Amino acid sequence: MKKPVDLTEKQYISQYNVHDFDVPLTTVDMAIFALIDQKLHVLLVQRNDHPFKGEWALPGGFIDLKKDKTINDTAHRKLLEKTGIHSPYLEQVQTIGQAKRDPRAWSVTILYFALIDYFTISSKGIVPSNEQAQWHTLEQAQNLSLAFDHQQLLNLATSRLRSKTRYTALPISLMPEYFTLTELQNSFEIILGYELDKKAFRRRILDAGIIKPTDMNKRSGKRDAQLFCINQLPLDFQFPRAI
Amino acid sequence: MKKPVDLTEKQYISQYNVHDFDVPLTTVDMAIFALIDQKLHVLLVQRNDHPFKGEWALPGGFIDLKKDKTINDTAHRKLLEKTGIHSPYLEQVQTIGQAKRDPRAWSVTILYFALIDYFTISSKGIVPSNEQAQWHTLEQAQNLSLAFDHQQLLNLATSRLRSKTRYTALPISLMPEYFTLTELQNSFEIILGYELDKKAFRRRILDAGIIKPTDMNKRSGKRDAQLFCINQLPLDFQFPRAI
DNA sequence: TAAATAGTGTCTTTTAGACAATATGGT
DNA sequence: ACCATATTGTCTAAAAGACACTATTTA
Repeated sequence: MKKPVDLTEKQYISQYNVHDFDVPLTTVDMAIFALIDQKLHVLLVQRNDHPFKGEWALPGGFIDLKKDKTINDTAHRKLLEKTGIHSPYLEQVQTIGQAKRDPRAWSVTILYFALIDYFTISSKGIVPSNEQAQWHTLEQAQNLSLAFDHQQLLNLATSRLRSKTRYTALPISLMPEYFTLTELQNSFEIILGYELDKKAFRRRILDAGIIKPTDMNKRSGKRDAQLFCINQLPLDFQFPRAI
Repeated sequence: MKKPVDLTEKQYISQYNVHDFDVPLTTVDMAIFALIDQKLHVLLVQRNDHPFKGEWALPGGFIDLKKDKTINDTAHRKLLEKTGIHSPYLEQVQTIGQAKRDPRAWSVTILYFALIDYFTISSKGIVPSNEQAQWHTLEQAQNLSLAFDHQQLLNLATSRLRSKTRYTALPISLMPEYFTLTELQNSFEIILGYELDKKAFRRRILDAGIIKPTDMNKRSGKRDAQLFCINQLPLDFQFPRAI
């Protein structure tokens, strides 16, 4: 394995071969969240191949060294393959690497999570992939026995989602183009699992200037509610305090 | 590359070989910070081998599939090799994967940062490694041209350090066993690059209960100052607001 | 007019910032 | 006594929580 010491860098690189070394498997896995019927859902796929054939898992796969220029490209590509969605909120959560997490080999996975508005994709439907993809409520997903250590990955992603919901405006990514403040508050509450004070919530969101009012109203049976839309991109805007 | 479809999982795994696939290089890199002479320093190594032979870089290297059970083991092992320190604060920052970041191959690196108390290692000295390791002030390091994309990695680690210093008590990891509140405040200020209000700082730290007073004083020429020590482990304790 | 939902007023609480005042120890 | 540094007192400011109140729409 030892190389002669008097090579130029060019010579060294030209004779370097990754396959000469013991390397781990490296994959990207994603927890893709959406709100459906007032519940937090996560997209799972049923594995077509070994290992864990037939079991539910987070969507993911190998980096395609040809197609992907960066690891974010891999994540975006996987998201597109599974949901047909191009570029919503996508964030790296953590990288988990362990000798035993994959029966095939020492394995590293880079975990992402994504938030998407279900209604923008439900119109298109989920783009077919070679695996069965299906939305599960978070509760269902947590009660399934998932492939690999995906149970743990799902928990990591969920707690990241919850904690960022407490000090950013992340859940706006789950909303359709126009939404009411009550609907937005609802999304926050579903993710967090507890209720928020209406006044405090509105003050917080409006004072931050991350959404702006439109001149449209939503008629939903009772009193009309004003519709809002996203003002600017920075959804990772941080509030000075958590809720 | 396609396998027959009727294998059992056991058969599939037994014939699986990572080397049959195009895989990225996977490494761990670390930004190891310490305070020396009232300045934030980072440990750099001078590369012994291609690529970037002779240039300064963050310490790091390949996962050792034999020695390391997890990727955190790799990080701890690297830290031990470079500094002789066993288990201080060590946190994963981010994973960067790009086709071009390493001239040898598509490469993924998992970036960690560590905070150590310089005086606990200066007594031992830096354990020799096959590379020249040397402390640089952050300023020096940022003005060097570092190997690979290590300049960018260093910036990522630095901004993570700074931002966590604003809402956790992380810098306690940089302190010796016993320290005064003024010394602690000083460490915060050096990392942040701006001054803090004395009263507010003390109130914040003491009310959080993360350090406890001892019955010892420090005589430093002027008025004695009370010595404190760490109360509990959770240095990733989060304050409700940032400073 | 009643019910239900949207939206507001306002007082309290928490925690950080400002800055002056006091305490202590060495010279 | 004086200086420098440690330590505390106290007022202000910002932003969240509590909760009651008003406004609008439909039935």
